[in-house]
Amino acid sequence: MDEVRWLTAAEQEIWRAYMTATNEFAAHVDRQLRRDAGMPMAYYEILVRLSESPERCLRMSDLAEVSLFSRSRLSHAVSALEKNGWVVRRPADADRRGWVCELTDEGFAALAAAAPGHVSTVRAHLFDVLTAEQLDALREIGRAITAGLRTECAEARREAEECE
Amino acid sequence: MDEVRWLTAAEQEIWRAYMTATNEFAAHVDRQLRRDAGMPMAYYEILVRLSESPERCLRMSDLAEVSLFSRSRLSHAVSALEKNGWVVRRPADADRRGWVCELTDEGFAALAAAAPGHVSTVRAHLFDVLTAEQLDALREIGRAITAGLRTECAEARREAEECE
DNA sequence: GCTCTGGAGTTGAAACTTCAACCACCCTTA
DNA sequence: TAAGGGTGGTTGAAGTTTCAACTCCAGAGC
Repeated sequence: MDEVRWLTAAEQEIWRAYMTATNEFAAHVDRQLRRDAGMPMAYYEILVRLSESPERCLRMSDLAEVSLFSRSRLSHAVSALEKNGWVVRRPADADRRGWVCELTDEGFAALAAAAPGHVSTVRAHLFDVLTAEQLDALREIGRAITAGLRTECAEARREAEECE
Repeated sequence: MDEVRWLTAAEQEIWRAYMTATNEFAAHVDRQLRRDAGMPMAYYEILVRLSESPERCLRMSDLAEVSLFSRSRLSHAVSALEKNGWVVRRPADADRRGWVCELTDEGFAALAAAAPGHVSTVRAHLFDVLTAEQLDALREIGRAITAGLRTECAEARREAEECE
């Protein structure tokens, strides 16, 4: 950690543009879902993942992984969703430590009711304001950032092992 | 609101790539700041904005605007920062309703201590993983998304006025 | 069979955000 | 000069997220 390479003026412009857009876009989508469907974006994501899974079921840990939730966060979230009657928890067959989370019919209905407004919002504020080239670029940018985070993560694990 | 134009498979790929990258990147940056500097990213942003302002002061409403906080959220956040001794609130001169928020020396020191690690994280996971072309594209994408949100906002206001 | 390490999941407390009032003050208008 | 509406800002409650324990169970090694 020698000297810090501060951001140049041009980099700061990029950084601000990125932060402003992602923050405001996320806030906009979240508000729309809360207002029209009574759930935050993060919970919508959980319902989507469950709806896409066979039997509309998923092990808690798998659900956490695909929806990018920590175990703790997922546990709290599922408790809230359960209170709404949108999901139920059942013990897993094979592993007596495990639980599976299942999307109920009410949950599916809530998702079906929420989806049109949500997709319309996303389309209006993301897909409709960008060109085809920009959308291609966005996909690759997203992949590069995610890949960068994953390799860092792997490196950290390797280092931690070496330290022992 | 006729029929919904659902996302195509290609659009879903873009959408997932976008959401995964922005969520994980934000989480990573936030964790780094909480761990190393004891403040969430959002509070760091507030300190930055204050530090860039003349006299390190800003009216609450102006601070809310530049840092993209709701008034309520800012009020709570400033209370927390005040508890740390990082900012103070003073009544505004001209307008007796108003308050100015001022960055203290302790707050500036906390910001100075936090900045290197934060900038390094941002550089490592954003600027270092993208090409110059991608960074250009990212800036324009960000601007387009923000502009799209702003015009929607303006339209909503216009409609609301017409409805009266 | 027993221990030991690690994985699956939960919990409670504290921190942060949202939402809907709410108060105090400014400014316009009549 | 007294309404009245709008702006600046706060508050409290409810909802959400984080963090650090903690419990329970599986699998490996002996």
